[in-house]
Amino acid sequence: MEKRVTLRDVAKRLGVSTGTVSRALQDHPALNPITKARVLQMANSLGYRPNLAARFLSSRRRLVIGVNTPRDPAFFYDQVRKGIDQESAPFQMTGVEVQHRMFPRVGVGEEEAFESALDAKVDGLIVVPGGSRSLKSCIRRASQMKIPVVCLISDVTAARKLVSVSVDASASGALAAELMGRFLVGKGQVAVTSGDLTVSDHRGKCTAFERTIRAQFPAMELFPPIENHDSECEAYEKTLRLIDSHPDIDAVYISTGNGLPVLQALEERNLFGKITVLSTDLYPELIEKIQEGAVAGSMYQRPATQARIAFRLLYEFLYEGACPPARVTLAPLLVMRGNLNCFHGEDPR
Amino acid sequence: MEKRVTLRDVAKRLGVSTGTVSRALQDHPALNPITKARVLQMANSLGYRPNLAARFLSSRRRLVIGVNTPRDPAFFYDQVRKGIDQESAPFQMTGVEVQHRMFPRVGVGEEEAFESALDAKVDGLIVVPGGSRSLKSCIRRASQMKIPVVCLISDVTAARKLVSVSVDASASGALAAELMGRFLVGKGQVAVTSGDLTVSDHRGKCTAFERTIRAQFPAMELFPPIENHDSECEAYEKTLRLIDSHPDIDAVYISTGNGLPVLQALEERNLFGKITVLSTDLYPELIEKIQEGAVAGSMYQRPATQARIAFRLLYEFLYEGACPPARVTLAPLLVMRGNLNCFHGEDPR
DNA sequence: TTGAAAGCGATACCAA
DNA sequence: TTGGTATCGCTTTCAA
Repeated sequence: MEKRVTLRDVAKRLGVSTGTVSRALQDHPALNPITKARVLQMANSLGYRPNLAARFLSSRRRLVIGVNTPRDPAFFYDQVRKGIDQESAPFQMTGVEVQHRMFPRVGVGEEEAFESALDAKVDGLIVVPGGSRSLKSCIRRASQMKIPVVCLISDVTAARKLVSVSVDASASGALAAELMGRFLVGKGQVAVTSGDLTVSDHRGKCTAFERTIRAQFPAMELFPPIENHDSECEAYEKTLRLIDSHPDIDAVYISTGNGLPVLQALEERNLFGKITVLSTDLYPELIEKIQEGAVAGSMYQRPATQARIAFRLLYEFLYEGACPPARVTLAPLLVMRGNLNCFHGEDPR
Repeated sequence: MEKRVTLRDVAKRLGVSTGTVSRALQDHPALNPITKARVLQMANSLGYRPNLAARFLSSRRRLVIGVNTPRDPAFFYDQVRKGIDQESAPFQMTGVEVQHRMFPRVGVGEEEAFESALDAKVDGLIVVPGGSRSLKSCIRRASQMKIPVVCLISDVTAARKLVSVSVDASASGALAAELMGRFLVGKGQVAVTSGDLTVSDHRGKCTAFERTIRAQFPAMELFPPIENHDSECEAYEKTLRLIDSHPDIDAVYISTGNGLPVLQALEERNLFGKITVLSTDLYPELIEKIQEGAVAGSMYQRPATQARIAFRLLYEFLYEGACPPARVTLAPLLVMRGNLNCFHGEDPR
């Protein structure tokens, strides 16, 4: 039952005022460096920990965390936002304010949202980055302003962000491959659809899938990955072309979240039930297909969980100065018919 | 930028003191019901929300949360404790104190730990309950003392707990069945090992496994489940007897976390690589077997995540009066070779 | 049963 | 550069 060390205790021990201690603790410019050092050392040796509630109460200032997310697909990004809101709720008590900014789609309007957040003087920023070139310079500017940026869902390579949180692409692809190999008992023809192989996340899944198939199921035949470039049209057309030119195909691995046009093409040719389909992520149409048994399973990204982690890391950095690792990746969660109803269309963690 | 409604605002509007409003808000016994009603209504209509920081600051009460867990198997319960510690860390700053109490094993010494926690006047209690009869009466006494109890990992049915957090046993069994059925292409002989079918968690997995196999893979042959009753000896012996009497067996589903003796028996008879094995949970020896390809996969309970959720629900109940649902179940996470290295022996969420 | 007022632990302003 | 002190919103005695 030790009583907590307060700022007063530190002040008393040094014979200074609480104001001085407070200033020392928060790098106030007008303060003798020697005094500051003495205070810091004493605070440290007494094991002083600030009372965040008191700090929040007295300082009018709140900690503003900006969260920039695409509006659509809403089914996915609503979960991201919900994850942030749930994780941040208890921290409102210590003065955290979450400011959501939405932009139309991944990569569309993200710079404007970013600028808007910087203008609003957020203390930290969580963003779902798209491919736009200029985002990297946005992040650079934020870093110059000492505003930490957390990348969520996907990453901006080589940008000066605090941390990026995403699913382990490699594990996602490898798991899909392992399942596929076992489902097909190590033989058959498999196709892979992807988005854009220049995107590291997409490439990671394809590469891991291919590597795993070749290593563990060398008898299987693997077609070169189809790239959809996020175009529904392209996805649909290319899938049709693929299955028409390979009537003996046994399986398809849809390695990105927007596989709906692929599913439609497969349905069009009446292939459900005949071939084995593994997919990525979860959305209403896919849930239906899993329920019906048309799609064997899907590698779920757990958007809400990713968002929770992102918020938590940023909070801990801002409030406690805890530096996160450069990257945080989380395990994909296999969803099949058996565990589908754990997710009532939502990510419950 | 609307200013928040404070307790003072409510008091002023009614011409009463802040003390009265405060008392009304927290069900203080000595207060005229009429006054209380007036206050509550006014607070409501003004949209008053308490400032939790101020509340915590003025009531110098610390919130003590007791966490009672088995010491062994340490590999599993260390993760539970770590999950609690990580989730609670940011809340220590706002007055939450976590008190860990350990007892030797599930069901051994749990009452003593429970009593000790009650004696220490914890404000809330998270317990990993075992089968002991008397635990239910412990929980009843806690509920009389208005101390909320959260059951973690497994449940105590019909006890007056606040909430129980565990994995979705049904989903775990069904997922295993679905994988098994697909791996064996819908035919073959499958055995199931379990702990004790009177334990609802164990029964849930077996039942779901059986139901799913029968529904989706009717051509498969399913042996009656083997019960080990948590005895290594029994598990080992019974497994040997099983495989010796059924030399054509194709697969084994180990539906509980302590499957090591079963694995040893399978190894003894040199069956790895010949039969398909699905397991439950994750421990060093099992990780090794998955790595080698001897075990196809395992349904991971995510102990640390469960613990995080348990803490969070209790915290929100104590601090904000948020009532959780009666049960929280989470989806099992399939671990195979492909995503094994996302878990460096730990539950990263 | 209610009101008045003293803190809770920090910040920030005004003097010195 | 530092000290003293009002203040943040609420809980909780102590009186009335």
